[in-house]
Amino acid sequence: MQTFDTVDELHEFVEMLLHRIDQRYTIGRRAVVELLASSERPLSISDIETRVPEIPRSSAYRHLSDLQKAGVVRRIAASDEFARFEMAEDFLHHHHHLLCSSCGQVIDVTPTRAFERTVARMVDELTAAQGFRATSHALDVIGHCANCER
Amino acid sequence: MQTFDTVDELHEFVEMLLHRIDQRYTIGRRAVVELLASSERPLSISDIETRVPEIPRSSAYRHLSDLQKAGVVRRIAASDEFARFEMAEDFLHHHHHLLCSSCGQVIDVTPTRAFERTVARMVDELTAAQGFRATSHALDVIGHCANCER
DNA sequence: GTTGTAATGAGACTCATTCTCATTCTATCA
DNA sequence: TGATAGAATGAGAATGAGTCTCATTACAAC
Ligand SMILES: [Mn+2]
Ligand SMILES: [Mn+2]
Ligand SMILES: [Zn+2]
Ligand SMILES: [Zn+2]
Repeated sequence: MQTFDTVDELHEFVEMLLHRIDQRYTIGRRAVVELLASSERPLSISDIETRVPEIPRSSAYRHLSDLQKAGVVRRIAASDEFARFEMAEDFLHHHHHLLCSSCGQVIDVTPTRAFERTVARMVDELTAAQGFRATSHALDVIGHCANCER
Repeated sequence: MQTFDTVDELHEFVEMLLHRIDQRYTIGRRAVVELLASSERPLSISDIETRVPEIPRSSAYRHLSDLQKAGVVRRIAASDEFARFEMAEDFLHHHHHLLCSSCGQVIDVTPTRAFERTVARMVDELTAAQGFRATSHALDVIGHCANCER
């Protein structure tokens, strides 16, 4: 979490986003948000289960799905079969991912401003010709993390 | 398929890649390769089933998995729950994807040389600090395709 | 406090993908 | 040209991440 001075401001913003879609900011949702906001890497469902075992799996999935609809959370497809979740970009600096194809770990990395300008320009070029309307982009680097790389 | 003058050259190269890992280039594998090589967009298993119904689902999955191990085919996670498959980059120009978050369609797009130079430089910067060894990258643009965009 | 509605928990269910194993190919060599 | 051992295949069972159902619980509004 980077763009909020206090945890209360974070929760206020989350609550507002949930209210927009007529959803309450309940204990369980709050627990998921606090976990994701305090994690420096995207978490899988089993990560979440390990760290907050009192949230049942079915509720965790539902919370994540509701929070995603509200724009609070983002789902990431890693290179293994498990989805990962992180706070949406409104809560974080825009960033990209290193995906380890050995262990599935996802590492956040922040690009330079200059690079993002180039990406934005290219995305416009690439999509214009196709009548495609872009809402976001993702640059994933696939490879092996320091751990898996011997 | 872009980098081969004849279909025979394509098959020769595929056969070599399979032989490297002690695999035979059989009828079923050949059918999958011909389909993917002639498609201008990545295909899902049900796409493949529709176009080559004589290949059983379990064999199609296995062929794709074997071909991926040989470096002939690449698996793509789309924004829906279905994996897509395309020829590996040795068989195609390097390119990126537009992912429609309404219908799941995957559209290939080719970046400029200048853009790829920038990407390559950034990937180096981003990964060096982490001890991460990059093997490839993917730039996905998420949005709505021309069809889904009214 | 009462009450109508939203959220939750437990577990059943779905379905893309993987696995098993009996059968069919096929490369090799006598 | 067979015979044969190992590889590939097909049919269907099994797996398991993710979704759905429904009975119960929490809560906002009055
Ligand atoms: Mn970016
Ligand atoms: Mn690229
Ligand atoms: Zn790793
Ligand atoms: Zn679409």
